[in-house]
Amino acid sequence: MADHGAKTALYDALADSAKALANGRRAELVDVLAQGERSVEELADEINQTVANTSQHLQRLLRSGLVESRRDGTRIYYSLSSPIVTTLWRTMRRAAEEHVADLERLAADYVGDRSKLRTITRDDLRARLRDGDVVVLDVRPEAEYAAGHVRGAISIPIHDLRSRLGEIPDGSEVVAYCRGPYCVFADEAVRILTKKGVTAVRLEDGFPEWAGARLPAAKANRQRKFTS
Amino acid sequence: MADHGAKTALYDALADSAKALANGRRAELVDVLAQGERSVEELADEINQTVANTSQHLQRLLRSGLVESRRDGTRIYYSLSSPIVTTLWRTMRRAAEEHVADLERLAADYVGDRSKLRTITRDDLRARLRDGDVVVLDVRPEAEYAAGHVRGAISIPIHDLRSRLGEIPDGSEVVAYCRGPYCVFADEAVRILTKKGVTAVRLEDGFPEWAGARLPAAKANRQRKFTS
DNA sequence: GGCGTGTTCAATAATTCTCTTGAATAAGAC
DNA sequence: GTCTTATTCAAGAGAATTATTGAACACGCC
Repeated sequence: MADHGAKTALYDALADSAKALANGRRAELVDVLAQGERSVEELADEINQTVANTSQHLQRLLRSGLVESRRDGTRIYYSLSSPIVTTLWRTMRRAAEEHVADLERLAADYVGDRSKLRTITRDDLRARLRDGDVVVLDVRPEAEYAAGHVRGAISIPIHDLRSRLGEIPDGSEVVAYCRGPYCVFADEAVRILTKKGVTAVRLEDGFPEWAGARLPAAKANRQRKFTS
Repeated sequence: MADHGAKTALYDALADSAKALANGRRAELVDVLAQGERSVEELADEINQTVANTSQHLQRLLRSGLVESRRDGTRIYYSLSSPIVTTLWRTMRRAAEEHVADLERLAADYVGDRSKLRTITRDDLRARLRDGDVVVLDVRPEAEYAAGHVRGAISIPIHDLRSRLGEIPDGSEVVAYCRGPYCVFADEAVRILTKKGVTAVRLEDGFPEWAGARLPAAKANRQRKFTS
């Protein structure tokens, strides 16, 4: 093959989007950004890194084209540049789950023991939503609920759940969800609710997966401060 | 978060499958392995690298769990360990196509000018197969055809095409395919056939994509006879 | 046993990646 | 204009990655 410099360059470029995700911290960033746009500082906080380091990772993602940024006053907000990025991240995760040795143990180390928690699949939830016999509970921060949520879900961020238990209709069965399979908010919610005598299960994955499967979702307008 | 060592470890592990693909040479390897298993030497040849270097890349892939190996006498054959790996590679490629600046130019540098070549989508081909008014031509090496091909396709490796033109029924319209969008065998086939006065188009992607979409495929060693 | 072939291993240098530190920049508030 | 805040830049140390080289190993064959 005469042009194998061109072939090398092409495959190097194809590998670039993998390189962008080939780092645990950047994977965390993409995972958070799958919930909606965030400022650098918020992201740094989510991934427990310095702002400078987070900024550098974000710029790497930016160069790869997987994320976009916009300025609003003094803040810069990053977001995923297309649904393909969510798909890519989800596919990567599935591949890791299937093939990376020890992933199960690592996941258990992080999310704790889930053996006592009942879970329900997206399809099951969809069916139950049609029957209308279930309360869907979004326990992510309010801004993430506003950016997109399961249609019909109510929003009670996990940190407010104990004090807002009254908002959950008596005698109802609750399905809680959060960011995704490696997010522990919904686990915590199920534990709290169960302790209070409310029947509760967790959706096995989170909102991005729901939206990615084109299941019914809704969007509320995020309140934003405008300066003149 | 108390356990953010566990979180770090988990996301590092999730990023591992991306790391495995985060190299142009390994991307080439996966691309070839998507056609079926290969020995180290064959792979080294396909990607224009030394055997030692190829072996190292393969062992990296092996450690990541994305490929498997088996020994047959003095040779060791590598193969993708599950269909998810093909999906992952395809998704990565789509993400790169959408987001990596310059990818179009790099692709054009490698595959040459395709503007004169007519292409046809998987769905179109499927419809035409049902109507039965088309000859599907697999121009990959015979071993790859044997490992799996579009159901009903005939096999003429690209290097034999000129001398085996007679096997193509007179007056038929040909759809040629090969390994995937970045493989140039089918392009070459269409050019050869067109020059000989045979109407020919290329399938826009290759066999792994066809199989991945669960379209009719066959695995037999024997190719079907073309009947009316 | 020795020989040939296919593959892996081990050591190395060049390069790239990652995180840290502290300074620089950009926008808004005063 | 100065001050404050959010973000980026620049430089550097330590680690990981990559291609190269030559030796070592495993298997089949005589």
